[in-house]
Amino acid sequence: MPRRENCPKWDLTPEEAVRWQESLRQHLVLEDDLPPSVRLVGGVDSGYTDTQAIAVITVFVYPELELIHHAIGQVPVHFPYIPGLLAIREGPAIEAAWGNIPPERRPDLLFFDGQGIAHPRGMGIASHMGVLLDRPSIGVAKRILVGHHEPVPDEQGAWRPLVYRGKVVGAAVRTKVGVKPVYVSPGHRISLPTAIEYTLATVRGYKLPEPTRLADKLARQWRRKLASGVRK
DNA sequence: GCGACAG
DNA sequence: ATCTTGTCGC
Repeated sequence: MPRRENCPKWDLTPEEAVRWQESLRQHLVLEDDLPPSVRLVGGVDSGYTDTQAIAVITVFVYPELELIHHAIGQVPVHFPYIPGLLAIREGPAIEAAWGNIPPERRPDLLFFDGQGIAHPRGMGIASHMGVLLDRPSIGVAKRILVGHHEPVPDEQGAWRPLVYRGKVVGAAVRTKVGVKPVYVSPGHRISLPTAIEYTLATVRGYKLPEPTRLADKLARQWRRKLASGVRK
């Protein structure tokens, strides 16, 4: 596990990472603070090879949902997967991808594959990166990290509160009939009702919102290129 | 001490 | 996340 000596920002021990999250939490905004009319929405997803972390950020025009751009970030893996510290593992590659998007094409709203505030310290990857990139963000996870919920009716758009320590931190949302719900939670600069609205507004026949679904697909493609002998 | 545990 | 073919079901 190479130490990132030239980048103290991400070169942390798990204990230091926890303290960083606790301090970043002070900057979290859980009220709607989005542009009057959101025109660009993005999706973030990561993939890995033995040594490399790859992040892809897609950019879609909203509400038409047409893919107009995507950027890739690739850096050496520097941190293991530890539940609750996902942002430390994926952050560097995501920042690299973000830096590769022309400023004028940077999304007004970002969807992440993982939790927002539905996290032990209220700082899942969507919240963490939302604060660092200073963008409204939403966490859409395929599985629960923390919290519980009542059964969700098997109807498109049905949802139930996700409760953790007596607080509503997100929602289990049925984005597709006959498929397990996804777990939506506010990342940064957005409320839960609005996060649910945008999630349902970007779903097109699949379980995941289009921005993250496409980012996942592109990350897989790029990983195969690396695995099949292309160095870069 | 025993489970739970995003990607 | 990743390793991987066929297979059940709509």
